[in-house]
Amino acid sequence: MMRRPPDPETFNLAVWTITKQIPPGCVSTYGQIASMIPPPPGIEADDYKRLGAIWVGQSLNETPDDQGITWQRVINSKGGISVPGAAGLRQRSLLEDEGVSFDTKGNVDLQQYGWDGPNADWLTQHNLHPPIAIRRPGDRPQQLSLF
DNA sequence: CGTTTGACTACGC
DNA sequence: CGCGTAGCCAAAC
Repeated sequence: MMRRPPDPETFNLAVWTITKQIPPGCVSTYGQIASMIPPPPGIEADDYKRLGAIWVGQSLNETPDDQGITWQRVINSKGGISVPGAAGLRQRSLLEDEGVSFDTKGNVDLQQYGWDGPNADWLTQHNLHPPIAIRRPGDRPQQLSLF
């Protein structure tokens, strides 16, 4: 199921460009990144939901390590680390260093740390779509009791 | 060459 | 809430 996008180079570039926009201490998801990239012609929207996310993972796996691409800020839709092996441990470590905390199951609270995406102007300039939300807009981080 | 195995996710039990 | 599955490709063994 690891079909590659029709134009891997363009897709990779889009993924890396978006990933670099994620602020320190925030996380995005494979699906959210994919949702900003227009689906290639012929790919059904439903299929793209899964395929796009997989392609994003593939692109990040091919990330050049000399271009400051903050790949560690992209995690899965459950808030967990998908990167296998030592690199995954390093990913968690890097995120913790920038203030992201993990629960006992090894998941990040997307309501708290989830990214809302780049601003609209930036998206327009780069011919990208507004992202799916990975947290509900009204929700406040953690519990701030209201009194 | 035939097999295996995915940096994913929505959905149905 | 946890677990299995589809997807039907493609690169690494």
